[in-house]
Amino acid sequence: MTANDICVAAGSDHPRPDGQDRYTISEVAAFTGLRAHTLRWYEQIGLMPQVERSHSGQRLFGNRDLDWLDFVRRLRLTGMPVADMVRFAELVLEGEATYDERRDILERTRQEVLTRIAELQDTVAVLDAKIDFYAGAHRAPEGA
Amino acid sequence: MTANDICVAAGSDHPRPDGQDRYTISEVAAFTGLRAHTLRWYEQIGLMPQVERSHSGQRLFGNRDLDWLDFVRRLRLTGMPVADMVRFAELVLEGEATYDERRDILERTRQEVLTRIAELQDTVAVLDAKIDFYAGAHRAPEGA
DNA sequence: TTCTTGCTTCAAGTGCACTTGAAGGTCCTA
DNA sequence: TAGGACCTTCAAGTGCACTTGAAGCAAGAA
Repeated sequence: MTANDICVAAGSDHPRPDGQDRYTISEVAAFTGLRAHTLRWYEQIGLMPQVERSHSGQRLFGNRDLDWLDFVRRLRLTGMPVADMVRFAELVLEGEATYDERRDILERTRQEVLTRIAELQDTVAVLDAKIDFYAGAHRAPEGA
Repeated sequence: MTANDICVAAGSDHPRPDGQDRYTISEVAAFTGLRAHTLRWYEQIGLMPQVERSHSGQRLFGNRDLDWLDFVRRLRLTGMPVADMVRFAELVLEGEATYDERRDILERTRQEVLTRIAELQDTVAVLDAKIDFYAGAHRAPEGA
């Protein structure tokens, strides 16, 4: 792992082992559920940096890229705007001098995610109460 | 509570107690953070049913409406499309004959929310790992 | 009486995250 | 030599959830 590497989630499994990990864009599309068009667009806006190319200019994605894409997917699930992810990707490209800023961003994101989880847990409680109400109404249709 | 009532979250606090709960649209806007325009739009699309009116036609929101709006806010947080919320609002208007369908919807939503919470918890774990990496890198900048 | 707040309808605009499509080119395999 | 998968650039379209604005009117307070 080089100093520029983003620390990558352990335990993510890949279609092919390291060393044989050369995927075409359509393989990555199939694996991630994103369209080829979208993958090119990600690269274009700076969200999918430095994908290797074959001698003829075709993209060669590796397991690292798959990991990055998975991370992006997670960030998307947190509701992070694409512009912020692009910013993070830029910091990754700038190297280890940006470790502190990257950590700050991730810590802020972490806090937001925890808040979001708490809200969703509250919502589950609200849903449970309503579900109970609707289920109980069978037995006491006009009851309070 | 009438049979048409949606079961309302307990413990939500209101600006004014039941009985004195007549709010103008701008009061509701201030309280909910939604714009007056948006509240009218909600009503127009069927997401904010049966708001009372004054003799002169002005909307008079009550605590029930505030509770409904809070529920809508929660559903929005779960990512439920507005069209689905409108569907639910329609069922509420149709009365107790739709209790089963309403419960089904909420149970499906509940499942989705639980799935979402689990994903977010995974994401927190991923973020923690990366934060640790960036924090640890201070002490071993070129380390694995 | 004038000002504020509210009402209606209708149309157009915004921001985000893609999606779609077309035009024209290259490379590799069968 | 034909086909398929890839490449580029560029423009326009989509879906969602609002947002903004304008026109024109009514009610109530200062």
